[in-house]
Amino acid sequence: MRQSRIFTRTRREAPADEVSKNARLLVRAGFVHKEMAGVYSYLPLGLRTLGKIVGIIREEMDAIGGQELVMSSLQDPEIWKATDRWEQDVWFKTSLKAGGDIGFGWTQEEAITRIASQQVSSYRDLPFAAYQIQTKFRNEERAKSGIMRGREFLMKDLYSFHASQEDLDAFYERAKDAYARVFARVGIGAQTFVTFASGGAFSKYSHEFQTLSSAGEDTIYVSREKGLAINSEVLNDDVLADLGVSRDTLEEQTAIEVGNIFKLGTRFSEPLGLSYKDEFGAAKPVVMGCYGIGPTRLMGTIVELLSDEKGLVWPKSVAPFAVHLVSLARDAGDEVARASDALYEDLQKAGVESLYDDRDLRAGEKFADGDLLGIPTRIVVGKDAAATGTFEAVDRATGVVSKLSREDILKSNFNTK
RNA sequence: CGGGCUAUAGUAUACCGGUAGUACGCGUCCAUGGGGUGGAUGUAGACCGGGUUCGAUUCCCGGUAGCCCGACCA
Repeated sequence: MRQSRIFTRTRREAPADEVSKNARLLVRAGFVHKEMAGVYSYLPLGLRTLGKIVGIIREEMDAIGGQELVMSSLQDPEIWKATDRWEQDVWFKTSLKAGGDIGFGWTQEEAITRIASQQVSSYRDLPFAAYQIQTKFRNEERAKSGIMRGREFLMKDLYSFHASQEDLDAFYERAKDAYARVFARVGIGAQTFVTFASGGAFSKYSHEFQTLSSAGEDTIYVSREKGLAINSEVLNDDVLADLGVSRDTLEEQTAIEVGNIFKLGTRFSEPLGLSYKDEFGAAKPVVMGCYGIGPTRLMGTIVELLSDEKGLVWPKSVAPFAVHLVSLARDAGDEVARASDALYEDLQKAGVESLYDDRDLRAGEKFADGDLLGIPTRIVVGKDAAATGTFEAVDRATGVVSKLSREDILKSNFNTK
């Protein structure tokens, strides 16, 4: 991608109405556009990164047998009335011209349960897991924290269906491991803790994935020795005894909830009539679990954790481009420009995702923009490089500079996840 | 949803009851060319409605929007 053709631009100043680091940087860098409070559009650069995040999540969900689908956003009140969730405040609702109310989905247990009820009739149809990556709508009373707490946001919601609690329990552990892999792959694994939280009617606990950050909204208590955390909502002596943790080893921390997994039991299958026949012909309710990650919130979390005073810093796994090729040519046709163009062509042929700064700007401005965009590796083409064929590569995260030949560059696997 | 603050050019910000200023951006020109370069010149603005007043962008009221604190948050 030639930077001269990107329709978004970087901005020197952050918008006055954004306080959160993630929104200030993402807006400055042209990754997102704020439409209104809690509602953001994802511009080409932002969408590339969001797509990388979604891709990683999709791979991990597929790896545990998840089958992707997309459910409707418009929701039929009937199924939500059956589970007593139609009256909740989080809904955005509207009405049909033909009469009757509908809602915009803020989660989808009811919908997937009804779909499943059309497909499942025997224990032979179980287990299975289905997920979607879809825009959710929540009428938050107060949007805040930039893209991390919006009224419209992307969510990956996986639902699993089982004949028995034991089968759910086993799948739940696999899902928990898959979640840990997702957070590790996007670069926040070390700061992310499985956190015991309130469980609801069918299990003692749910598990949140909480990433330590001052930008978070949750208070958790981290046990480093056990490698887990406890949400302040459920912290009490019973829970401590249950988990074998002593209170004086806990660290109080502020954290961002980047994922949440729940055992639903028959909370939804019973009211919505999702049952199966067992080996003896007896009808039994399906046992369910649900598993959520917000890719947009995850993107905001990555920014909160990894960016620095100069701008964004993307891990390779989610960067919009692998390489930022910066030409310091003075004129479109000069030796430096020709060397830059040639290297860009080579990178394209080699399949390296490259952003090519071919703009007619001074070096300082290009470097400042490069720092702001946060692409992992910057390759600079100046007079020396054009003359000697040796290019300077700078690591955005560490600032480490290395000298590489064209061959070195083309054989480097910049796209490595 | 309670409380508070705010609303001026594309962006960030001044000042003012009487012609709205600056910086960045954008256009043109000259110089410059490895960390947001220097100069010249042009461009573009008072959220909406009502009130007070000779006159309101400024003061008052209402609305709308944004932000912060709290509450809320499978």
